[in-house]
Amino acid sequence: MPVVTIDSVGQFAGQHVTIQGWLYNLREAGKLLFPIFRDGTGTIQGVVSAKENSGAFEALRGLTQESSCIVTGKVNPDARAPGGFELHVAEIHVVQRIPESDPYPIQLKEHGPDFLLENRHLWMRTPRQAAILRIRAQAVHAARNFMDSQGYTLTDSPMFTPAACEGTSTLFEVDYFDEGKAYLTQSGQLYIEATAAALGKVYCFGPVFRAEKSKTRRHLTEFWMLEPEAAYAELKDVMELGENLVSHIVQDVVAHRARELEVVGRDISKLSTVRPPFPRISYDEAVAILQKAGKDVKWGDDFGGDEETVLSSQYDRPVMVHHYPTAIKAFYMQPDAERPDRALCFDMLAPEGYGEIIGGSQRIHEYDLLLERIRQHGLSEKAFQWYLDLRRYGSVPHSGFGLGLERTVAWICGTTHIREVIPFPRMLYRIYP
RNA sequence: UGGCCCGUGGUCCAAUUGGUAGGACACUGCACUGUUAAUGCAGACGGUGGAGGUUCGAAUCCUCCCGGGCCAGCCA
Repeated sequence: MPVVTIDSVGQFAGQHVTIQGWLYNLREAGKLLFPIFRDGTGTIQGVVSAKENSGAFEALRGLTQESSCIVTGKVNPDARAPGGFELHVAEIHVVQRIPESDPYPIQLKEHGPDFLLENRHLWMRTPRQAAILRIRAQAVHAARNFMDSQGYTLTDSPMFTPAACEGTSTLFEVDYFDEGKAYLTQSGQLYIEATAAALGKVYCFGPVFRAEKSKTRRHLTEFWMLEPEAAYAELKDVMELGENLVSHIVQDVVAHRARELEVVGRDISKLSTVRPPFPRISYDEAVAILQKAGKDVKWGDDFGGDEETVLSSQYDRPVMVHHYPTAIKAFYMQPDAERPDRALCFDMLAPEGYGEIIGGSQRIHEYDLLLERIRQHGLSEKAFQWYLDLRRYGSVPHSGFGLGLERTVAWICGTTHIREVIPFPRMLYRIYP
């Protein structure tokens, strides 16, 4: 008897198969039972008749939700069954029966966010959550495939770092033996600038940590970031890379996870338009658009979530805003040669109010200017000595960006909060489970 | 960190603006051969986040604490 996954039962119509999974729900209708089994790949309705199979009927009757079981039966096409196929149960082996005295806590009804997050380890079994995690995995797969196909080499950056890349107030501090304090990385960028000078085109992908006291639907204290960096690349090159990367991720998910997108209720028509070229507007143009929309924004202000939503809602695909004022951007960004008060940088804003999914720039490649900026920002020259070395030995113009995975996946899925798109979210007031 | 809002059985919500805290789901039993978060009937269970205060009387009003949500700042 072949052991099959539920997402593939269609290939076994008319045959007997075995499914290893859990009881998702059980409906009784007299001498008929309608169990719904899930195995992580999907759900399938079974049917058992007391008249035809009293053994299986008795074994299944009263079985509790989420009890684990191994089921054997015949796959029949049936329009009355959700999913189109139904399993005529021949035999059921209960692996673990959940006692009625301590039932599975997650109901098929509605729950509040606090309860669900407290039970995240169980919540993820529900079809919607499982679908989201599969979409996340597909997005990661697509992103890595794309970077590899463009000649970028994965070079992992360290999680422990001796200093910040943008001040220490938002860093998690840890004791590091006799070396004193170390910090959890908030970006791999500085390190991949080194590997880019070694290998040309590189990227890193992993978790980063921000001790920001943010508690909004767009923030986690631990999230995953994909960061490409390329030697000899200028701003326009990485903007083009960014739009190609994002459209590839979206179209790959649409192509391979259509079923999961349907489970989460995402309108695919809003994703199919996400193809290059993405609109590009300068910071100056953005300010003009916002002022025209009645926003109280002056040149030199950074944009808040509200402003980002106004800008992004004008387009059916992500928009790239470039050339922000140097003063409101990070110390390592290269100023525009013709207008030094503008930085060679860009942000990519996702549609529908999902906010910034990419932030990137051309990096300062001149030693003297970088040293000046490090001093201006009160950063440790000693800690950044190795970073300055990159400008002493064969420095070249180079550029890169960081893509926030959870914001991107939340936008693709259309979830209201990014906590749903990571298996175990870490937030300001939540570290359990 | 600031602003606003919310804490009522295991879960999701009511309680006519201070007057006996109730329903649904979940759980148990019975019925039902096509259920789609099944339905119907019956049963059992058990709660006002915590500490003070006002009052004849507090889920309701006040203070503090704890927990949570949304927004802002900051960022991806």
